[in-house]
Amino acid sequence: MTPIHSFKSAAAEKRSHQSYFKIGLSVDCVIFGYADKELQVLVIKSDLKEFAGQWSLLGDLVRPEEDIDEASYRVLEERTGLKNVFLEQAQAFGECDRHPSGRVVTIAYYSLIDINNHKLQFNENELSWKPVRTLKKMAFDHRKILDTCLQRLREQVFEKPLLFNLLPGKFALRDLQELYESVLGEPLDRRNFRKKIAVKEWLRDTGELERSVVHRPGRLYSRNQPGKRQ
Amino acid sequence: MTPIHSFKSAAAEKRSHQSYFKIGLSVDCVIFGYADKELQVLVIKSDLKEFAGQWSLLGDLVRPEEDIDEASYRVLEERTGLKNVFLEQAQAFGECDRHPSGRVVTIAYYSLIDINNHKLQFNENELSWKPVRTLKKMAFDHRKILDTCLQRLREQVFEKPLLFNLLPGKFALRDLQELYESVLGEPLDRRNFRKKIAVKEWLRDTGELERSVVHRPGRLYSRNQPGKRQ
DNA sequence: CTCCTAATGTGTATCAAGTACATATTTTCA
DNA sequence: TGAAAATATGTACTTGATACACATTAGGAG
Repeated sequence: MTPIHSFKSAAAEKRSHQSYFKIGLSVDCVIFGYADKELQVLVIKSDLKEFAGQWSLLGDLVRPEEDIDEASYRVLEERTGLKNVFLEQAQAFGECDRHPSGRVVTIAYYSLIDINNHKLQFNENELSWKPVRTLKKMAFDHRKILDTCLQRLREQVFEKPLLFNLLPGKFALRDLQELYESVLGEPLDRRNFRKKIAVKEWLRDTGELERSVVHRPGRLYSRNQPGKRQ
Repeated sequence: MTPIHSFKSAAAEKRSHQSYFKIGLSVDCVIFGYADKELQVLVIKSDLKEFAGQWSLLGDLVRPEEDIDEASYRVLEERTGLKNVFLEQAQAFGECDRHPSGRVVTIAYYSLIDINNHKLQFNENELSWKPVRTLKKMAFDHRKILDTCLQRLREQVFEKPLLFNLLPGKFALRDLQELYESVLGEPLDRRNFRKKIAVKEWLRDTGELERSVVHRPGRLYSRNQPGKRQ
């Protein structure tokens, strides 16, 4: 055993490299979106024959010269063109057999973007949005990673104004509540929801009203601190 | 760029290994203990000249054939002889320059053990317990890792019965409260503390009383579900 | 033996946050 | 003009957190 914190010589270091530096390190991004009143996630078709026809998350190996956080931002930007959005580390997944091509430990990140407001670069193999609900089986352990990130997201939605990233600039409270319900997977009481949101001061009343609705229109709001990375 | 999820041939895989599999992967364990009414952490003197005289956490490179969780249990067992204790992943740390000997990404775990009830194998370089409070500067980014784990611990202590791992089998409520105060870094109201703990049913009244105290002795309790890994 | 000391052990009033729930209002459409 | 379908809003209740005071018990000193 060569404890990593006690490299003593270049030789020992080299030995250690030979025997231990055989583990690949990747990041996988769980990129949430919202469409058709459902929570969506950005996925691509897996190229591995082991997972033929299955969907996988967006991921890539971490480069030797980049921080892991940088790697996650790079993956997100390469696939979506987006920069400067909320992106948070969730957890590392490191079971030996999680990748059929070899030993790869992955670090999961999650992010939220407005599907309609950003043209994605759909130049990859069948890059597409899929409802989280419909993804039963995914490549690798990606369903587990997705579940972990979704759970983390659920813990955060009333702490930080994350979900506003999924909505267009102006939205009615009804839209916001439906989004929360989609993410949390349970119905919410309208009056209590409004109270809960109101005290956080995340909203700014635009003074405008909904249009083209077949009933009394609701007020349109925007998020209070636009542009903040949060 | 060779996306990891689309290895197509052995050749591509090999190329990828050559260019990317140069990142070392380690686990670091933040092992908390409790002595002298202070929260302690298990550390060793760093062997690196860059960090001469500084303390570092217990860590090791992950072996190619072990899960990362297994690696953390192995490190804990090798250094303390302990098996089957609570050990939880906190976060990955992957800045490029965090290790002076090369690129090493580390995954931090934390654990809690009863210092007095377990003979540690102090065969390493100056393996020792240090009060968290007194560790100003540590080797690598280990002070940051320690802070992250401590914060995570603070979030958990009223959710899960973690702190009982730091105490002997029988203890008075006063002891428990002092421990909570050490971990949280703030004083707690005795009556409210007792109520908060009481509703959780974590305690079992042993029927015994403190001895050798110079005042009215308190009842001794033990944790309700002994042996559970939690 | 008695008193003093220093802790244990307990209950209540208050405040904040969450939950359950009903009615009046506004717009569109027929 | 009236019916439909949604918006907008307030109040009672419960739960959890907080602030706070007094009686009780054992040891030790005299």
